[in-house]
Amino acid sequence: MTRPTRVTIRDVARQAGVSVATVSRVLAGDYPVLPATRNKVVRAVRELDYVPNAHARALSAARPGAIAIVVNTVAVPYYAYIAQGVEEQAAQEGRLSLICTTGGDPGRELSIVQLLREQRAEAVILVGSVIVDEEYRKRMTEYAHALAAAGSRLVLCGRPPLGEGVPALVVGFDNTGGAHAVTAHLLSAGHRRILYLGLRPGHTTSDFRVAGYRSALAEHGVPADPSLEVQAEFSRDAGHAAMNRRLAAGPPDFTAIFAGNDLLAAGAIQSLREHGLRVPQDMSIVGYDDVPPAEDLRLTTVHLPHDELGRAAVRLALGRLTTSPMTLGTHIVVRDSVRPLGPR
Amino acid sequence: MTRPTRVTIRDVARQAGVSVATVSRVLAGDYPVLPATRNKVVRAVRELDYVPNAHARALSAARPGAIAIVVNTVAVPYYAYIAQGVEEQAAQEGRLSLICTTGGDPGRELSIVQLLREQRAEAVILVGSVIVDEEYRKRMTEYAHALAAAGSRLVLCGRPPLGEGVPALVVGFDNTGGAHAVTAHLLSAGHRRILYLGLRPGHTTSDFRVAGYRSALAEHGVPADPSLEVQAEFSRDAGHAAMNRRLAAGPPDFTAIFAGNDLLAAGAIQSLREHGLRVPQDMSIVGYDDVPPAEDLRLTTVHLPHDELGRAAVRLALGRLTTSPMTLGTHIVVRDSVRPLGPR
DNA sequence: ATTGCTCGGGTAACCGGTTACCTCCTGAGC
DNA sequence: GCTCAGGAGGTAACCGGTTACCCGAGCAAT
Repeated sequence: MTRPTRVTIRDVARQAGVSVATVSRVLAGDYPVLPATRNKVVRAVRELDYVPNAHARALSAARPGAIAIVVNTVAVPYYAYIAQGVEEQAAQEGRLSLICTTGGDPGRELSIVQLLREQRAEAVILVGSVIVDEEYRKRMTEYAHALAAAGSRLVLCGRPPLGEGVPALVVGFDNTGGAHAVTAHLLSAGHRRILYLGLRPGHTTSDFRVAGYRSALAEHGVPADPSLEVQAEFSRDAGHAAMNRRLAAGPPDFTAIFAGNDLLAAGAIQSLREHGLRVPQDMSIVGYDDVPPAEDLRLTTVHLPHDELGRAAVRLALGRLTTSPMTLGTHIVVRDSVRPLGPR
Repeated sequence: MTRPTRVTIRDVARQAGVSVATVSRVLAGDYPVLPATRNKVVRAVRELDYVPNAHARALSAARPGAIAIVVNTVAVPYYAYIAQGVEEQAAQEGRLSLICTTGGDPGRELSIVQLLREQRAEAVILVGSVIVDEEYRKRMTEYAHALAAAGSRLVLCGRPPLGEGVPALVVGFDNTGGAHAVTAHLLSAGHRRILYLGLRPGHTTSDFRVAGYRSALAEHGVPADPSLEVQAEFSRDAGHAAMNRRLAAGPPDFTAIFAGNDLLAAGAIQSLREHGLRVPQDMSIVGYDDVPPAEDLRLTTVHLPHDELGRAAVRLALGRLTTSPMTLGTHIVVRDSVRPLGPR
């Protein structure tokens, strides 16, 4: 099978016995055309199974570009839900949207951004926690300018602004506030020794959540204990492994856990179960994000309006919204994973 | 802000003092060019922040198209995992891939397929259970021909073949086999009254799973009882609601549940919990898919190689694989949601 | 000195649409 | 009968790249 010869607009014109302009006009639907002529064209299009070439189209006429969201992976609900919000809003705005995944590889991220520039995407939405170092700032600043030069807008989700003069829109969650609230929830249930699981120095999302955790402790006069802040990536396996290590070292010296996200919490809960500890009887735990499996684990957590974030990103990109940086509020969802500790 | 004037290859050529052909050649990297000339071009590109226009490029030169996967939503792990597999394999093959979501709307599906045709995508991968009626067959057959005419390949995942002569590749899971196996698992644990939750007449995936359920029952000489087959969509909420209705009608007349997928199982488990029934002590349950929250619920289920499906779809599309229709095997994952019933 | 390479690089045709501009035709108005 | 308006539809320029083909220079072989 050789490369099929494409049917072009000229073939259609010939078949219909009209000019290419007429075919184009019939297809566009604007412009007056006699019904008889229109019919001839429509019939020719059907007979030849003609498909206009999008590239040629995009080349000659300026048409609205697509809205692209770039995430690490779509297999993590946090990203999937945000992507969902983007898709919905984009559909509502009559735009095509597409999701691209990088697998966390900056190289792939770069080539995707490059490709989206070339495609003249209307907006590129970058989502996800990152380590904000000099290299990152440089890379993003380059993206921002490059995309701006190509006429695309860049929206950063859950990442800090890049500074004055860099053409990037920003929207994110109030991580510090949510973390503060959920920590305060544990504190007011009487817990004093609260383990923070999911330290990732330099990572924006985690840093903000830790900050909220610490500020809540401070506010309640509970001294910070660095040994209660344990490192872990934001995944189920990492939570499981970290908690295993901790519990292997001896009986827990804490009565509650604040997991940096629900996946970590799920992993930790599995580890607790394997060590014969029940939630919430033997150990209280809260998570963050309110994504599956939080509900099934009856996990008290911080609800994030993921779809709102996606929608806001699109509306920012399209200029429907102008506040940037923009912060979306969160709220606690209380389930059954926290046991009140009677005052001692 | 007006539409920014794009930097074209001619601007770069002028700036560098060379011809457009030379610029194009430097960018392409094939073709011998004197280092001095190359440098002039590279500098001009940097100075002007030039981005080649992908549409113009695609128009003049045939370049590999993107691989697109079209799913209902990315917020359901089943789809997300398959998409993940597609992305990985596509990246490995050096192709760009993108995910589009339809929200289950045939209208959006149509416009997405249309758009992908126009984009001259190399492959379009359609995933998801559907009602295979005449209308569906007609639509898909049209897609298949239209995409073939545009030089794209169509891959159907988890859907039946369209028949001879229709240019569509097919890959799916062995739903009947998996359902048979997991039902047999319940039967050999002594269960005889097994509720099938998730009947959806006409829907391919569910139909095959029911078929496996029935054949396993028949094989063990257990008479089929239509009252044990309850309708529900494949979602958590549907599972919750359906089980609520069933339990509200009176104490359960079954000892085990086979849920059509893990989401249904999760919803059912919540309902059971709300009715004071514990899993597995008071009720055994198995799911299907092995996606979150199966592990957290300690749910015995059928593991589906989602990423394999995605990878196979890509390889089929690229002609690396030729068996179509292709069926991927599954296996049971035993956890703690089934209690053996002592022989009576 | 002439021929004939090779090598670097320019010119312009082409990809497949859209649309500004022009032409032709018909019918109304005088 | 002639002018003119306006509607239908054709012609060709253009979008921004790629690349087939051509040209001139430098150098070895005849």
